[in-house]
Amino acid sequence: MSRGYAEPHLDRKPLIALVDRANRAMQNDMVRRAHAEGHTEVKMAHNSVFGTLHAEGARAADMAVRAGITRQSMGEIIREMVGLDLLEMQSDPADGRAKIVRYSEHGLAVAGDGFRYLGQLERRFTEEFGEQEYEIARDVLARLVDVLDRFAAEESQASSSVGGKVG
Amino acid sequence: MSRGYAEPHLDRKPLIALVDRANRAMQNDMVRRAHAEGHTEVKMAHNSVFGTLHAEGARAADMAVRAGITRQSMGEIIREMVGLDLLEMQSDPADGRAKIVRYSEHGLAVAGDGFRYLGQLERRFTEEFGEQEYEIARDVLARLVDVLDRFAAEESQASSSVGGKVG
DNA sequence: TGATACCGTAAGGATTCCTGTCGAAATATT
DNA sequence: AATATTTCGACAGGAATCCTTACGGTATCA
Repeated sequence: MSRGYAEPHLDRKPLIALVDRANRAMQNDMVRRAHAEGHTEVKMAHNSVFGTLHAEGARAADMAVRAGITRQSMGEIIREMVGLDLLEMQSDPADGRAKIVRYSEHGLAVAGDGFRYLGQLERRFTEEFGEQEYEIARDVLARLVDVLDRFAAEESQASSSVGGKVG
Repeated sequence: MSRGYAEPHLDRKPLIALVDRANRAMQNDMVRRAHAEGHTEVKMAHNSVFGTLHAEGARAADMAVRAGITRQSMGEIIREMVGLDLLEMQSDPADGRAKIVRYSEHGLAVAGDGFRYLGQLERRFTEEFGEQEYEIARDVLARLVDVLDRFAAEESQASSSVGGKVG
């Protein structure tokens, strides 16, 4: 950069724009697909559950951390999905505070359809980009989060409480 | 998958979860950084402007398409940023309907700081991941959007008007 | 055993983005 | 040339998503 100010967006699209754009496209595509398959009760926000809840069940607080949203937001989404018969909750026998979130039978079917579709997408992507490239992209995204979370942790340690997303 | 239903999230984290997580991390990091540099008027939503407006100026409608949001949403964000002295608008002499969006002097400074920070991040990423890997990840993200947009176009062509995000 | 931290939850609000619509201007159609 | 269609930015209203603050119950640690 030889100018006084780095000229915005002169060289190439900033990474954040690429990620944001891809995110919107995927969110919309997944919901569109779920609706097309008859699961019209599925909403955008449910993706942060489908993306963080495995078949064995999990705690809401852990899911919130994995999704990068607050415990309260995750709890609200989960309660809604329980009402839609997508999830079930039961108290954790090992921890009186916690509850275990699981897919209901119907929810497991919906999630199954969604993951099957993701599998198709993934195959299409690996054809289009090459398997190695696709894996590298996944790895970069995952490690990117680690780096940024490290930044956030360092900074919310320096000042009192600025960036806390987890509560 | 040898089971009746693909078990959700058994093999590995779905791509949509990775992208969504990375997106939240970056959005938060950029705003946090802008605030730390004294630009406390910068909001999350402004990222879709900083990511789609280059130094030469652009039309709101084009920026909306690039950001993947509606013309109306982009217009609202732009108007807000004009009020914050981050952007300026002038009617397009070549097209009576259109207006050209540009950075104000102050906005150019803010954007410059943001892009400089992005440059630092990028350098840190390329150190951490390797330059090739980083470039591959960028390429995959960009082409991923193309594929998904093609899907959306095909589907909103088949039915009457389901998925239109731009119109 | 008291202090501290963590669980899910509640309540209220800020933010972001959408749908539907409009008048004006450009473009396509006949 | 006259009309129809599309595209532009804007306005109005609202849906959806997520946050902040705060609470009672439970686990854990000093």
